[in-house]
Amino acid sequence: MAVADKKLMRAINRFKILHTIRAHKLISRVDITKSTGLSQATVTGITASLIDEGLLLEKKPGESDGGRPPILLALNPDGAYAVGVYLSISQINVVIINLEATILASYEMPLRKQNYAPETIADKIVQAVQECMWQANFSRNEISGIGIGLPGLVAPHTGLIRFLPNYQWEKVNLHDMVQKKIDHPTYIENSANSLTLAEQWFGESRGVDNFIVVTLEYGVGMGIIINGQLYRGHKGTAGEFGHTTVDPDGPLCRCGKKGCIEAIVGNNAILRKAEAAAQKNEWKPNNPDDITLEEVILAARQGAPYLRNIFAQAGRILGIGLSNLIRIFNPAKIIISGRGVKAGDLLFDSMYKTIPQHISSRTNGDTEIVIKSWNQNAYARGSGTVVLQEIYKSPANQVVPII
Amino acid sequence: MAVADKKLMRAINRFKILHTIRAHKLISRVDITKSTGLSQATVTGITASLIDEGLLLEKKPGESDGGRPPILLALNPDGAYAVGVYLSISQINVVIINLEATILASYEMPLRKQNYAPETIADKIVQAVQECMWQANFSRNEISGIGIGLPGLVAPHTGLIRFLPNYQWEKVNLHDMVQKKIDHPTYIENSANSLTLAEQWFGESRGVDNFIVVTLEYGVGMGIIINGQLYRGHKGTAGEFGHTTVDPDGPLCRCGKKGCIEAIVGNNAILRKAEAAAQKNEWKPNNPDDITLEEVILAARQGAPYLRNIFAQAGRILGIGLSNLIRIFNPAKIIISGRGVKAGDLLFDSMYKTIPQHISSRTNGDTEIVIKSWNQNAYARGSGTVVLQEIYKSPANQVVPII
DNA sequence: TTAGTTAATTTATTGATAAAATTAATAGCC
DNA sequence: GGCTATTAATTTTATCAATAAATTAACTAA
Repeated sequence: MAVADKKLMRAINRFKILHTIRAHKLISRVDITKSTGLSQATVTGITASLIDEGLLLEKKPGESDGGRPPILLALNPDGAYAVGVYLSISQINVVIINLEATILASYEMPLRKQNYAPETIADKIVQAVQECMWQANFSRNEISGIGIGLPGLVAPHTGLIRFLPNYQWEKVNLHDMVQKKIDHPTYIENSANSLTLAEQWFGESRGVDNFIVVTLEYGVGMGIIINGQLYRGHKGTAGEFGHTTVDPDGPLCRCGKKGCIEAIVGNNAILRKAEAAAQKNEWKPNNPDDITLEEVILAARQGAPYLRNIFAQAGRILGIGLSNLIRIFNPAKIIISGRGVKAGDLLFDSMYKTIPQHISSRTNGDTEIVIKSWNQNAYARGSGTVVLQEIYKSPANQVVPII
Repeated sequence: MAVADKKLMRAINRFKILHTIRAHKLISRVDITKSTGLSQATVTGITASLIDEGLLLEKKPGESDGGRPPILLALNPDGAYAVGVYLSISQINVVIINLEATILASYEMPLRKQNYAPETIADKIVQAVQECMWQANFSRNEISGIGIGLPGLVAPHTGLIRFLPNYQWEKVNLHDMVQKKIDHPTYIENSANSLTLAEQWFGESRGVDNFIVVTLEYGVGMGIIINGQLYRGHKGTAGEFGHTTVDPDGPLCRCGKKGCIEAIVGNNAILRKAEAAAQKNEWKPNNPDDITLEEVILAARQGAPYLRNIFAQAGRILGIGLSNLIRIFNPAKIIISGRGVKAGDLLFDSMYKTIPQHISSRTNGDTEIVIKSWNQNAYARGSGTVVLQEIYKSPANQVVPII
């Protein structure tokens, strides 16, 4: 859409410099020159405006080796702040992050599991955000914006929630509700996508251009980075990994279809199976009416073979699913994240065993698989990076290759 | 890698104009202005150099409505020519195409099915190209280059063949062999990818930014266009759709793994099953030692229920595979192409029936599925467009978003 | 102290776009 | 036919962001 003019040139080069600094953490202007291929004059000019904007800091000079010592540049962590919100089925997580996505404050509001109306959730989100900012002593104008992440289908650009299984919402404009109440820039994004952005910029995959994040939660989600850009699909519903089929005659999924990965690998699927096992007296939960994933994992670790088998089964199906992703995407990396990661070897032993059974040895080595240890605030932090994206985002997607 | 400078600006805008003209076929400069957002001066300047390069033609003026009549511009079909080569297991196809990818001449060299050495094949390719050019009265310098497509894993940039199942080649540099012999620019690409490029520029998907091409051949291949760019993956082996698993306990594939789509849907898999059926006297082939796909299709059409079932089975598995692609990519379009398309309803009835069983009605409508009628020279034409890509290609991929 | 080296800035040049002005070529109307 | 209005295309001018070259800055080492 956009034409290539001087503004775009500037934006691209600004972006290159900003991300070079983010990736290197501490770097001199000459080294930016070498790393980007830009001229010294351009680097001087652009870094000057970045310093002006408060995004960059000049740190103390580095070591000289025979000449003028380099002035090292770094991101100004306090150059901007963002609020990140994660809406799950059982709670609202809020964090405040700085420009480096470091969590400065966090707040958790528990939710009773019930079908809340959108307006109620919008109210609760606003309340949680305000509480978190109050506690951490932040004022509205110090915050660039509020990012909301949730495990559902979000339409790009409009921000409309096409479907949120947790609350069975369809076509809900939570974005507008919250923004109206809070009167400050608000962004909404699928939580697997926002987690993926966080990994790309601040996590496991800094500088990796083709990678995938798989999230093991109540459902199974996925974020895709292709050619350095988040891929959302034609109508924003790409990455429905949890609802791909690996066994056409598999169990019924909550989506109404048969054989979805989620129906075997999702935390909820595992809980339902553990519940059934408890009824068959295969193991003894603390409270049979409210079994937690952590409890099942513990029991399996302590030996319950029936439970161990549930995880092993899930691991095998996950392994086949990942093999398919590797065959299709040939990614540099697959990051596995989410609460389900807590199962550890119970799940991943059989996963690792299965993958080479479905991938040719020729291409197997192309993809590195990383298990990311689980963190309560990871999703909320990801939602915050969606806000930072407005500062960091690539102008490359303005260059539409085909009309 | 590349920085954003004036050269890049020019390249991007040149590209925009070139593709606007290609998409509209006949368009005035003002309308290019409106369509691209570029200024009139820029359009005048860039079209002037395109005319200079011989890529563009001024056609007769259009209708005036009250003012100066617009001068309509069109691609000069004779602005460049390219040779496209397709190397399959049974023949070498050669075509000569013009700037609009119209086939001007074609030549076919049959190959006996045997494990040829790379040097032998290189010789045969050169011979076939020269024969085709001789017959069509083309001289070397009229040709921009030679594109070679083959159903195997090709590493990007280097052009090294990582694996070609048909001849069991590993790490073969066919590109260098041919280029050395022929001493003219040579390109090599996976044939599904090159077919996909042809669809993007000259076929079913002009102007569609996210789509997929699935090829039904001896094996099952795939090409991916994401954000308007061909996606090859980290090491160039993306799109191995035929070797994704939809039934973990399915039949053994020639790749040595179990449950690959190809082992059920691939033309070869169907032939093997038809062969077995013939031995069980379920039907009577003309020559039991050399059954052709076309013959099997005809017999199935004429009623052989056992054969019909083979296709229906394949269609179901293909449907599940496509559902997975839709879930993962949420593409605007999936084009199904290849010799296997000849099976028609035999295959696609069950495919169409299966897809909604695995896709939620919410997202099903997002993707249009197109069955492309089969054409002998489609692949060779695709290989030729790989050469034209050098003229048409987007400079956007020079703008690497992350360092 | 001074030459050499590396870093950063300043200045000059280039070249691409946009905006404005100009030229070109028509239709419609008196 | 001649005038005006209108649309298309080109030319001119201004602007701006890049590079290249020159300069200034700040150090090391002999």
